[in-house]
Amino acid sequence: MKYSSSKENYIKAIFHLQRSSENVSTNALANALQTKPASVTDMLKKLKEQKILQYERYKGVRLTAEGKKIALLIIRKHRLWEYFLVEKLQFGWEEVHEIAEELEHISSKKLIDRLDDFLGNPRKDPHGDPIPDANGKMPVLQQISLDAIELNKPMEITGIGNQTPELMELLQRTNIKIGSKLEVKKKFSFDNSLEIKMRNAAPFIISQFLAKNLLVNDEE
Amino acid sequence: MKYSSSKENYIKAIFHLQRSSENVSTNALANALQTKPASVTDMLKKLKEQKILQYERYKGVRLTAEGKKIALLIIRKHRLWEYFLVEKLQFGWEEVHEIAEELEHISSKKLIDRLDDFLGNPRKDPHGDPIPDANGKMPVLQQISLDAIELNKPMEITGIGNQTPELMELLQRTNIKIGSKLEVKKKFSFDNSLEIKMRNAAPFIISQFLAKNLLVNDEE
DNA sequence: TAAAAAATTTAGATTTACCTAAATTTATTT
DNA sequence: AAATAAATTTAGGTAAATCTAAATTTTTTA
Ligand SMILES: [Mn+2]
Ligand SMILES: [Mn+2]
Ligand SMILES: [Mn+2]
Ligand SMILES: [Mn+2]
Repeated sequence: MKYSSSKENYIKAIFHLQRSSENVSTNALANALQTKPASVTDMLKKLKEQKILQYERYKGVRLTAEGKKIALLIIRKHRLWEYFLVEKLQFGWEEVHEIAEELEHISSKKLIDRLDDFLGNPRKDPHGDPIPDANGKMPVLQQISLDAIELNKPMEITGIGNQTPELMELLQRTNIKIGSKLEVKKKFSFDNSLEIKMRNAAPFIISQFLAKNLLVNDEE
Repeated sequence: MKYSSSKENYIKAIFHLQRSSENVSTNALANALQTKPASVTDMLKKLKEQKILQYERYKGVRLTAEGKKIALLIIRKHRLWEYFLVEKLQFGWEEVHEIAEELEHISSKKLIDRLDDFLGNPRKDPHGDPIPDANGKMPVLQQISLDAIELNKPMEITGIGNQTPELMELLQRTNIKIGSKLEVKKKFSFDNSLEIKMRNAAPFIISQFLAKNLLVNDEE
């Protein structure tokens, strides 16, 4: 089966949203897809027909097993293309998402499997997110929010939560990147801000909100 | 400006067709695009509105300068992606066209220019066709049909005319490839067939029709 | 628990890219 | 130059993916 780009975008958005909420609401989807709730309702009815999701009106949606399988393939394509753009074409990690948003809809399965091999079967994309394998299995990386770790323990940034341009902007300013090594030196109880120290740089303070959006590896 | 995949396919098809005929006919386009003449007429009216082509009803079409510029960019993308698939992902040159037919519609200009550099700015695609540069200039390769060359002069196959699966099949059987070195030993006036000799192989005979579809370099 | 507010769906349109069948125009034959 | 054939366009639809405005259902609040 082959699905339109529009349908694939819906399937992927539902997949991501259903990890943080039981059933995914019409409004949440409309917001994620930059569209109107009425349009979402229309599409949900079509996707239900195709058994890609379970949907009862006014009750929100969940993907079926089939739906999840499709979502994981799209995510695989998205992340492999992002990796290609950064590693082979020298793009900055903040500019690849939009292009991958188009490339993820190229249909050839053989293409993506060959690309995977060409790239050396990477396990994480440039944002630190795990890349599903050819069977749709996604490695579970034990990532933990920087906000929750012990003091003075060396850590590596392996991912970021909310991937908005606003966060990107702040990361550039503070020079924090995927792969940066750092440790938390102190937590200030006044506003829960954290003092962090990166290798070869003076210590500085970041907000709790930012810390919650920085993921570090637990072991490894 | 950004055009739909469908419009881009029309523009590219007109570009190719208008090299062999003054004005491109509705039927020729319908045939090339595997669609119906009535659909072509509809689309031509829209593309005329957008000043991409000159069209008067019952008289056929030609691209405007703007239309040609768009066509050359699409052809550039198509051929660079084909080169990538063959050279980096180990695809066979007969299986890349279909995938490139999708990849050519990815919109990022920066992506294609980076890809061009990554590939080492190739001048020909895997079928021997020239690749337009970032400004849309397409090198004119002096290619001449094998049917028209002198006897006993060493030549290299640099391109093929009609790129159908049928021709591909015959080429595989005869083991003729882009880059093959050969010379024409004799022409038979009975059916205009040619005896050719490839390096390290016994001479064999090919039809005039096949010879007309094999392009060789004139000088170089 | 009855209003009010929020979320969601339905109704009715629009745009794009197609289609078939019928009408029209152009080209080719007698 | 008619008549016939071929090419092309027009008329009238359809399906996908959107939208706005109005109706309905669910949730929250007073
Ligand atoms: Mn991304
Ligand atoms: Mn997308
Ligand atoms: Mn091609
Ligand atoms: Mn195409």
